[in-house]
Amino acid sequence: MTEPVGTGTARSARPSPRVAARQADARRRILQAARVVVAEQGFAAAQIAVVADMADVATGTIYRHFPSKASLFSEMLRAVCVRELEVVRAITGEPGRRATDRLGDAVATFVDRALRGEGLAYAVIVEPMDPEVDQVRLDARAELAAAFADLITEGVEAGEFPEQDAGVRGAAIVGAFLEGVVAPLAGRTAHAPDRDAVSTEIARFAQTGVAGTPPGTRPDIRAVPSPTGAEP
Amino acid sequence: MTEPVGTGTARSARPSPRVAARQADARRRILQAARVVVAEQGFAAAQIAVVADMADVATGTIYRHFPSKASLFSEMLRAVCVRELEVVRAITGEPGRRATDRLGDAVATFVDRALRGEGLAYAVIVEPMDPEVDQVRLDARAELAAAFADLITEGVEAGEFPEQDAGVRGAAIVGAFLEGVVAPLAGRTAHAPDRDAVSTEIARFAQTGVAGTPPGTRPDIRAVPSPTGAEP
DNA sequence: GTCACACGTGAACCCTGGTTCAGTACTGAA
DNA sequence: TTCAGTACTGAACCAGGGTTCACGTGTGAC
Repeated sequence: MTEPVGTGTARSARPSPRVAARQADARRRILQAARVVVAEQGFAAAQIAVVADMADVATGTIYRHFPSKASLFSEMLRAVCVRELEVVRAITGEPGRRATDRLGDAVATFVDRALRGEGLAYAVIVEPMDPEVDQVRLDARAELAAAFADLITEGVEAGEFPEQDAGVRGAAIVGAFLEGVVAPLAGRTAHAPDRDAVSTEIARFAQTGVAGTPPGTRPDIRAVPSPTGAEP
Repeated sequence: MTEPVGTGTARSARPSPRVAARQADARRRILQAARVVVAEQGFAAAQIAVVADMADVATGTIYRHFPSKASLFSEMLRAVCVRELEVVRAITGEPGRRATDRLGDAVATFVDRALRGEGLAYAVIVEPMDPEVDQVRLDARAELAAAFADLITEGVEAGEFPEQDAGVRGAAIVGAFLEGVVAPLAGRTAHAPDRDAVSTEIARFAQTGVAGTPPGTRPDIRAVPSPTGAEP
């Protein structure tokens, strides 16, 4: 990179308002372009040149705002994830409602939103691109899981849910609905993705899994032992 | 690539047994090396040179057995996935047992095996590397989901499970346990990954989610409507 | 033992795409 | 209007790593 924007020394130590505004605008356009490119073409097609083109700036300009490609996409992705996380937390944290209901609504909402966002969701959830970017994805998953874990803990303490490992089940819920989102987008699943049906179904699954009464149970689930061979 | 192995024309149209054996062995070593490298270092570090080195062949030799890097890793990955899928199907398809029990055991077994395999599982589940390779991963997920969907359908027909969308829940189960595997491996989760505890917990979650009695339910789960803005 | 031929080798090639940087166009104070 | 200094530009640069291929070596029929 050359110099981070805004390191003037002489005349104008601070960029003038007009310039600052233009810069801020360019930065916004670049992030926006990055998002659109990923949503439409996936990370695979997300080249700096393409983003620059769509944002109407030169490739070099991008490096005036972001130190590297990875950091540009990280930031874009982080913003997206933070937004989704906020939405989820807003629901899981709503006071005065049964944990069961909050759980169902949070899951359904997430899935619904993701299915609207189509491409972006797909890329964000599964397509990889670079360790730095992947880290953002992993962190986001962890935070989502934590949000649900918290909710589960609450539910257990309130006597609404049976005793369980909140951490593991929180993660399981996240996995369940992320996969639920990806499967339709990847064109699997029987019927065409019907947002409502899918989100409700997944939500019920999660709800039941956590809050439901276990089926009349033979007490021991066991991993059928089998060598995990390291053979060819 | 030069010429696929075994295209001799003149003297020996078919490679002599000795040579054939040596070739087969090299091929095996290469695949094996690919697997070890991925397990130990992840796809990111999986360079042809590294694999060649570990397999004790020259880089060029690899191209005598595989047309490209992607195809080498695809094949390796496919083999791993097929094996796991077989294990799962063996359990979900066991005749004469309650669907509930088969479900629990299948999930627990998968998780248990994956947690033993550590690195490989992680790479296989989440680390990406190339569209061709990713496709294998996606296919495997789809097949796993199908296996569980079949089981669910059976359970529903047998009156063991309540009415539900088998396709969606099958995918959800897969997502749930894959995430369950990844989370501990990524060093999240409270306690150190205790294989038994984790696999049992996830299995119970899946079991309950599908076969359990839904919690006393306010009838409507709904996605809280909120704009999925395409804002910066 | 000899020889023709395919196998195995690994250094060199080359393509892709991120990053740089010398040049140009603006900006705004004097 | 001038001019110092900054922001923008985009062609050129460069690195990483997959792929190739001209060359020795091993093999096995004669």
